[in-house]
Amino acid sequence: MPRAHQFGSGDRPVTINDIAAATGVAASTVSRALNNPGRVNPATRERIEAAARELRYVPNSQARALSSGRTGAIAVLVSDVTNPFYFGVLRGTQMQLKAAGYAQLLIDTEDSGDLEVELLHKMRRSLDGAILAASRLPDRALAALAEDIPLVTINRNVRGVPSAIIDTPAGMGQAAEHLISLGHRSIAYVSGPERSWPNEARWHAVKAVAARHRLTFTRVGPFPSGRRSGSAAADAVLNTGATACIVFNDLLAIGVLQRLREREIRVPEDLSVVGCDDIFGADFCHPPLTTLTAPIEQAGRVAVSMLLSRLDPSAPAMRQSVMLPVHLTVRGSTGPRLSE
Amino acid sequence: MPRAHQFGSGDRPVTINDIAAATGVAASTVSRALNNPGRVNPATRERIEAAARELRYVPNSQARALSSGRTGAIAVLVSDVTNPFYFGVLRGTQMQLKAAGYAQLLIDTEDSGDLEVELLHKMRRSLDGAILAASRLPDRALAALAEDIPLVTINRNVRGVPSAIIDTPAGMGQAAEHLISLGHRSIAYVSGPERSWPNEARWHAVKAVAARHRLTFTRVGPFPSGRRSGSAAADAVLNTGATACIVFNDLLAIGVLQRLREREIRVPEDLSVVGCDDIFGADFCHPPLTTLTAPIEQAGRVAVSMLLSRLDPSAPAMRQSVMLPVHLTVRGSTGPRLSE
DNA sequence: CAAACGATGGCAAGCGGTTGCCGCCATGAA
DNA sequence: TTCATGGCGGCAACCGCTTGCCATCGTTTG
Repeated sequence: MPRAHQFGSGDRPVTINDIAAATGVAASTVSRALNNPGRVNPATRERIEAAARELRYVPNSQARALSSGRTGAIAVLVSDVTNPFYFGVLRGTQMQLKAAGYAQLLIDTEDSGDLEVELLHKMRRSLDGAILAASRLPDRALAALAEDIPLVTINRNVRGVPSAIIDTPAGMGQAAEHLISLGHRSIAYVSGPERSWPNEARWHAVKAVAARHRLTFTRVGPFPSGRRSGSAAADAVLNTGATACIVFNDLLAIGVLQRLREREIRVPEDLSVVGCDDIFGADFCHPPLTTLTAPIEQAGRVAVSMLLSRLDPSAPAMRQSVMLPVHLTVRGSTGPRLSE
Repeated sequence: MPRAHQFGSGDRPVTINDIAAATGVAASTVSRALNNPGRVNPATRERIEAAARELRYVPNSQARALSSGRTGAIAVLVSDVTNPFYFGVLRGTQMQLKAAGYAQLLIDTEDSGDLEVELLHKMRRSLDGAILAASRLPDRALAALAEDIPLVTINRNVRGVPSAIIDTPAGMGQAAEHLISLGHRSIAYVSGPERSWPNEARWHAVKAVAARHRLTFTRVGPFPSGRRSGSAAADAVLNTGATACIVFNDLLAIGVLQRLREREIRVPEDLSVVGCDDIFGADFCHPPLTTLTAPIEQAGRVAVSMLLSRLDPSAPAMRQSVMLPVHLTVRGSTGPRLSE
């Protein structure tokens, strides 16, 4: 049978049978020696392992997956690969997955819940699990999906689905206090994408702080994620007459900053801007962005650990959800209220 | 018979045999109908396809891979997921791969050639091919690897290995001319990582331009990729007394910019800075970076097309290597020579 | 001392598809 | 009318590995 590609110098790859032949045991024993060491005699195991090393045996993951059901692959779904927020997530997942011997499948859902379900459904047999870094799915759909395939979400809280959540909402308190202490009374919240769960959570938190201070914050938006939306967002904020704004995330905030420069609005003199996440770029944009620093990479790592421990039946029970704290990083984009 | 359309209802996944049973044909016919449509009677195929749709059949890629040798997965190797340069690459590969029905495996090689070989070797049976976005491998090792598994490189030219190359070296001419026309005579090249092929290519190009103008450019470095190396790089440049510098890539250049601010060196008044690639951030750092804009995403797309056409034996022969042009984008980080 | 047992290893049946090969049947050519 | 031919479908052998079940054998236990 012609194979798609012939590897190496024509010698077909070493299989478990080659090892069996070389050591004079049955293939099943080789399999067990390699995967279930306790099950075979240490001496035999030794011989088998030596032979495997000698022959440079590399297990065929497809074959293994076919018979065992475990594929050794985890999908990581992001809504947009070019959003720097995900770099950190990917780095975190990458590290943990590699350490555990899993392969990472990167999937860009293009901000579409439908695509998310479709792809996940199509690939569910070739995945051991998935990490949803920004699901746009409604709670019910997400819960249903979780029945089908082990899932861990990042920044998304759904009953029954384990999650790693960056507690930006709690940080919103700090951000708002910071602005209020600088004298701002009229503050706008710049809303992110409509179906974004964190966006709603952040707005709720902001509203709560406002109420505590007997202030009313204005909400503008929603705006799609991405720097380009910043122009519209900036204009909208200016229309509200606010002297400060908290922006859904840094990407959008950076876009806002750019637009403000264009319109020659001074930051922070005329308008203070606070972002969320502290992504790549937040520290070197102009002015540097005051933002809620999120442990993004850690979120990725934690999500993977949770997922893997779910996959391993022998692992101890795991917490359903992990909260990761954020902190306010004050930079140049916020300052005392001056104008108005 | 209507089946449950919900996922995870406990019903085991539909196989080719279910379809065969449903339509009264043999499994082999189903297989052919689905993969090799010309081989079966149109009417039969119709029935089979209808049944497949009806039953929501999803092929099991492991099983397919096991018998056919094709896995439907392509690995994309980057040297550091958090380097924004790769965002673009990943976006490009992602799009093309998804369109072609391939899965994308993301691999971070952590700048290590050894890890690169090891991982690739380990996964070669579960891959149809790989795209090396920044191989740190010596030419020979790369060529050897290419014998083993279909490869396409990005920004790396090795005999016998197809590649998508961003012609930054050609752009170096533009960059240097730009600086020279601004009056700069003493220009430094800030070198990137030692084993980086593009780094060498860029330096060669810069040197050539310098020679053409009877100037001598200084080279400082090497510096590892990453913003943090920018401090050392900036200091090194200042030591040379140059009035302008061309930096291996934007990431490093942004680091340089930051350091210069720290040291209160004005850009571009005291030192002009040119970067390479035009990554995320180059336009909003301070001052905005003059840089060689590279078609990064396109490079990813092209690389995938080349790889896929290599995998498809029926595809027309393909060019060995594609050059992608860059252009100089002048922003605020370069200006006339003033000081010294 | 016999029965029960635990440790080991082999057998063989899949896992879900793919594909070489064969057979059947309806055509068209001789 | 006969035979070569091509279209179409089925059979069955894998692909490489996992795992339930059974056989064997040296021990431990009542």
